[in-house]
Amino acid sequence: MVSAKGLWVSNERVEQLHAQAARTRSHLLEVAGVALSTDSAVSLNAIAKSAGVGIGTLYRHFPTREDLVFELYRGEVRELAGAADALLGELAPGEALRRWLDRYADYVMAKAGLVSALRTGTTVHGRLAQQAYAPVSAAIERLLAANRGIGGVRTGFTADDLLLATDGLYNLDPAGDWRPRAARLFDLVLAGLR
Amino acid sequence: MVSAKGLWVSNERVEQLHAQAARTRSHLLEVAGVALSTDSAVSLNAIAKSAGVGIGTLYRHFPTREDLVFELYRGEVRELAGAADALLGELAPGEALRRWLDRYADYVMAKAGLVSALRTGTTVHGRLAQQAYAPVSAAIERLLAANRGIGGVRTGFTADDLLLATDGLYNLDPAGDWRPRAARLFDLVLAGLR
DNA sequence: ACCTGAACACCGTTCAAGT
DNA sequence: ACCTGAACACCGTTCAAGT
Repeated sequence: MVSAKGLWVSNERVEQLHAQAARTRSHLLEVAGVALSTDSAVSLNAIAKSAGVGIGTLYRHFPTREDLVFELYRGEVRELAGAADALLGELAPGEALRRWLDRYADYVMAKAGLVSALRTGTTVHGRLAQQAYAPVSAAIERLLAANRGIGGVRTGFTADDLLLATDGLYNLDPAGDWRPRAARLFDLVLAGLR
Repeated sequence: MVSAKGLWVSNERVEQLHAQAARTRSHLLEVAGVALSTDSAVSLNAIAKSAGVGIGTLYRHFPTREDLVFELYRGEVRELAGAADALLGELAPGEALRRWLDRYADYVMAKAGLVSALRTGTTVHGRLAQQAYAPVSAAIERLLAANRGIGGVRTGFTADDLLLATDGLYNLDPAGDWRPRAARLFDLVLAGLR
């Protein structure tokens, strides 16, 4: 096999390289996950260094900071969406919706660093952010549908409306006494939906 | 009069210096206001340069970026709070509340750059941010009180709850079609308050 | 193919030196 | 008292050179 620069490379060697690259990539993700949860503003240079990898390697795998954060985000979000279906299977729709919101708040508070790292500079309206949120939006839609079915939630509001109304969670201090404030927020929003 | 370094300076000269400093300060604020509205991430070096002033001078007047933004913010916020009282004087409480929210949305969208510049790194929970918001919080409280008086709003929710529920405004794209989304958000929140 | 790290243009912040 | 701007340690990003 001929590499891009015309050097002869054995197929075995190519596989080794691929495997190594995959390991580098997942190692970078792991290190970045820890670093970004602690400090969402951590520098890419610091992440590369802490992963024991050249800065160029980080850029090779993740061309932009958003690419890196998005990759971390995706797994978390999928899990969160899955929780909605689990709750719907176990509980009455009204209870499931409320419990899911509580879980959502826990998630936001736990991952505050990661989430805020997704902000492009300042605001969070980017293609990637919306893409990352799509499974969550769909999950909420299922929760709302179940509640509409039993007349617990009126029609006319969408999952995105609910998400917008709970965006304030990101501005609560994870180190502070956020639980009562989150509870009141949910009380307010759920009352609006009924 | 003796200056800090023991040099003799006439009182007249001191006044001149004070006046000059005040002019420098307000000129910096003016330039920074324009620059930050356009790009909330604009560098302090760029602001100083664009004001035709040494970077040290900017730091002398505003020791931190937050100090600079806060100063700009304060005037805007006061105006917004004043609008609540004006609306309460003209309109029925329900109408006043709704109209104020519309004005608030316009404000957030117009000043998105400035507002997001207030985020300390990533989140917005800082002493200064809360201080800056206090007049807005108080204004909403007056709107809510008027509405409670005519039975239009239930007790149990505070102005801060309403603010938290409308934080999502900051994540709408000022360049996009945000009006219908803001309107639905207000519909949802106001329904919850009733 | 994949990785490295020096190099570049920037940033925030400080502080000795000027008036 | 007030202002300047060089200097410092950093940042994101690129890209020639190594394996």
